[in-house]
Formats: sequence, C-alpha cells, structure tokens
Amino acid sequence: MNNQKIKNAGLKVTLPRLKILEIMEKNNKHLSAEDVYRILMKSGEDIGLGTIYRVLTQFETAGLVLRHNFEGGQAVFELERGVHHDHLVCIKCGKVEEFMDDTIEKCQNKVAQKHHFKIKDHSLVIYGICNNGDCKGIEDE
Amino acid sequence: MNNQKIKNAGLKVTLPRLKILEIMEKNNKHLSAEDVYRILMKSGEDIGLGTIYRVLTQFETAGLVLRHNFEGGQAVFELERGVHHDHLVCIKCGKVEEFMDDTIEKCQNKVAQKHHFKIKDHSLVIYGICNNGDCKGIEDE
DNA sequence: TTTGCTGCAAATGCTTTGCATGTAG
DNA sequence: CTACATGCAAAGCATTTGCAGCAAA
Repeated sequence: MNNQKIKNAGLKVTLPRLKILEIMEKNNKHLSAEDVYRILMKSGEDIGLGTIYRVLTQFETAGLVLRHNFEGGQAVFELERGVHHDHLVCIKCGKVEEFMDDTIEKCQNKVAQKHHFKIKDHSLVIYGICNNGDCKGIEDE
Repeated sequence: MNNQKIKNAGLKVTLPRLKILEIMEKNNKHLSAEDVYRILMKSGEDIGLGTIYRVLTQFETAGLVLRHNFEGGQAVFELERGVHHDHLVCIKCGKVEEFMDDTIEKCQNKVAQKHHFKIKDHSLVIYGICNNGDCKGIEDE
C-alpha cells in the first residue's frame, strides 16, 4: 500500500508523506498544494506548506503524482493512476473533468511525426463553462 | 498600420507601444517579456520591464497578441494573426513550431459537447525533441 | 489642459531553499 | 547513530502595482 509506494520511491515513511498521499488518494480531484495544506489543517495535522511542496515534488519525481499547470498561477496535483487522460477545466467554477480521445492521441502522433519531433509529452486542456450545479447558466466575462 | 492598431485598442500611441508591437511583428517567434526587454536594450531603447508587461497585457486584452503559458515559468507572447494553431515545443532547445489539425479541433468540440461544456478556449501543446540543427540526436534527461 | 503613460521600486503570489532541530531506519 | 525529514522563515522568480513625473491628444 502507501507505505510501500513511499519506500519504493526511495523515501522514508513519515507522517507528512503518508498523510499527503492519503489525501491525494481520497480526493480523486485535482488539488493545489494549498488545498492539501487546508485539508491537513482541518484534520488537525500541523504540516508546513513548504513540506507539502517538497513532498509533492518528490512524489512527482517518483511518478506517484502528476503536476498540471492550468491557467491561473497555482499548479494542481493528481494521483498518477497510470491511465492517460486530458482535461476540461471550467473557467467559472474551477471544476476539472477528465477525458481521453483516441483519435486526438493518434493525430498528435501524426503531427509530431510530420514535424520530426520525438514526442515526449503533451498537454491538452479545454477551457469552457460547465453546465453542472452552481455553474449552470451562469455566464459572464 | 501599427499606429492604427494601437489607436483601435483605445490606447495612446507612444514610443514604447510602437516599439514593442514592431518587435512582435518582426520576430515571428514566441517571445517572453524579457526577450522583448533584451531586444529593446540592444537597440538602445530604454524601456522598463514593467512597461513591457503592462503593454503586452494591454495588447493581449485588445486581441493584438496571444499569451501562452508553456511549461517552465515564463509566459511567451506572439502576434495574433487571426489563424488559430497549436504548438509543438522542443524541450531541449526551446524551439516552437505551430500546427493546426482539423480532426483534433473537431474532436475537441465533440468532447466538450459530451461533457456539457461550452468551450471557450483550449491549449494543446506537444512537448518533444525536435530534429533540427543543434538538437539533432542530442538527447538526454 | 486633461487624461493617460512611463520608469522605478516596492509589493505580490506561488514555489523553493537554508538551516537548526527531529526522527526513521 | 547516521542520514534523511521537517518547520520555519527567508529567498527566488515572474509578474503586477503605486506613485510622481511626463507626454499624447
């Protein structure tokens, strides 16, 4: 389990690391470092923001989490589940949804090939206004 | 010409704005604010970095330039030429190429529709290693 | 003249780091 | 006991902003 994941990453098993990994697992959302910080505070844990950044960066290096730089300053992290996907981000409420489209993936490879690029990674984010809950119909600039 | 573009944006025609717009036009590249700053310094102009950020932001608002947040801190700007395209970025040499793929565009719309998102914008960046000049074959992590 | 612009430096927001102390192995 | 972790506060980096002086219209 998590204990093992952390060891495999070559890191010592400590409370902050366990807690953070736990949070990333429970919230199958996309969390910023501050989000994690707030969640930890609420559950009474006293872990510094600096540590959270450090740990999340280590987890990223170890391939345990993914970091995304959507528009608007804060990076967000999600647990790496081994299933590639891209993102839809609501510019009104911040909601993030995931999707995967084989046709798009294939086209990207073709494009890279055509331009003689050896593809390493890609980032596809669709920004829009979602139609769920609070966001429904509320639209302005 | 540029004079008019600036007026149409509701801005006064000043030397800094003219110079910056000129640079964006000459270099059909993707420039960071600092790039613009360096170019201005070299040509003897004495324009503050703050002004460059301010002007580029105003140009962005006016639709004269586009701002991209590729990985790695600095935002880059390019002249808006009215032709939509996405980007290939070389993670070794920083080279940026543009492409446009109708199939991908269409798929994105379908995806947005399926998720009940009213699409406003999207960002597709393919990161890889280009095969041109300095970059050829040079590959490491 | 009036309104808007610029340079400068200080402020900001997110993230990283140095260091002394603490703790897993 | 030793190497690595943590908390804290300070530093870093890209970008924004306040303000007094300047310039376009």
